Amino acid sequence: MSAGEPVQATGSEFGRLIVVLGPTASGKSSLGLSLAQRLGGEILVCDSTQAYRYFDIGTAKVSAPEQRGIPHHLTDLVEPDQVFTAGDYRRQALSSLEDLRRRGKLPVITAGTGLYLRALLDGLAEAPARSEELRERLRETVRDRGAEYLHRILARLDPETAARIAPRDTQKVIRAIEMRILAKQPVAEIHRAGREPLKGYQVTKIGLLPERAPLYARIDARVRSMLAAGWVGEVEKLIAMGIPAGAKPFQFIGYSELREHVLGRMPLEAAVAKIQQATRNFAKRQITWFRRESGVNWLSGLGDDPAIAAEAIALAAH
RNA sequence: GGACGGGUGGGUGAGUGGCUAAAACCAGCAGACUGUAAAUCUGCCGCUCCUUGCGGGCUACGGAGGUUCGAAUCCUCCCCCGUCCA
Repeated sequence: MSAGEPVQATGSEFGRLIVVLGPTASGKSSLGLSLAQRLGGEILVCDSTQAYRYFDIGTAKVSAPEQRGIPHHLTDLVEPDQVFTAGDYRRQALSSLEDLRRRGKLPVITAGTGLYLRALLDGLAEAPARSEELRERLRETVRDRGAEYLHRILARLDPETAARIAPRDTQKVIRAIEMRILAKQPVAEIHRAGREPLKGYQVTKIGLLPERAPLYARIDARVRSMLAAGWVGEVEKLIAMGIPAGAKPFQFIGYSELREHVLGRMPLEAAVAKIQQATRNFAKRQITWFRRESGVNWLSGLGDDPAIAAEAIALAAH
């Protein structure tokens, strides 16, 4: 058999695909690594923040030595001043998947960004990409006339969608108007036209769901260890590189606070407390999203717990 | 020892006689989510009962009394905390 021959193709037309999902600090990376090592896999990261180059420590990228020789894909895809979206992720992930298939490797997706995972697994509707110019105009309208005014515009353009979006949820209102104008048809219609789910894979989803208290404690501790790993220095370097405060990755949890600290506007301890708090809130939102995810095999513990890892391996090896 | 200022629900903190179970914010819990998603937004949030209603009962604004039809809000005493004067 030649090196390029896909291994999975010999058994069935379906390849295996493992997804490890869960809130931040639940041990996804560690578990994904164990799985990949044991099952001949490679890691596909599904995390909106790790797509950005140079923002490493605070986004919890797995460092080269920690990767233990297992290739990690889908990180460091764009420069800090670029906008990376779910659609971009889907395209890149599809091509990585194809690459692994060709090389006969088991894809192990470690997912913290629910929307991106869904974009990959369930697909995205055939919707127009964002238009920065249009968005700028809409944002201006909000500044001048208020969020409710923009929502009323959407109600006129697309009542069905307006009814599903809260008047003050400006971000979603803008996206809906953008779609409606660019595609010249209502959002619901675009959605009804369907999305294209990922085909050709037998997916095993493993969800990590630790108890709230230990998770929160773990989050607090991890922020401390990121700091100990030189997070502040990394932020100083990013500022020195000239990356503007408005760049998207500077809005990620921790980077905005640490930037303030480095600029002398916030004591370190205050920044730490804010980061820990924001991360706990974020974990809560991730859990809410993932609970809706279908077909998840839930494990109630942390991914680096050997007992949990053993359960996961049993599931993945099925 | 004296003079002021202050003690409010898990936290911060509004509220100076009824419209107050008590603003607002935070935390917490629950939820939504199809191209910014580590984003954005929504609901609940003293206890309790039921025929789940702009419903009933109970408890609550440091403590104990009092005034009043009615008090977190006024009076008295006490206990704490802060600042200042001695």
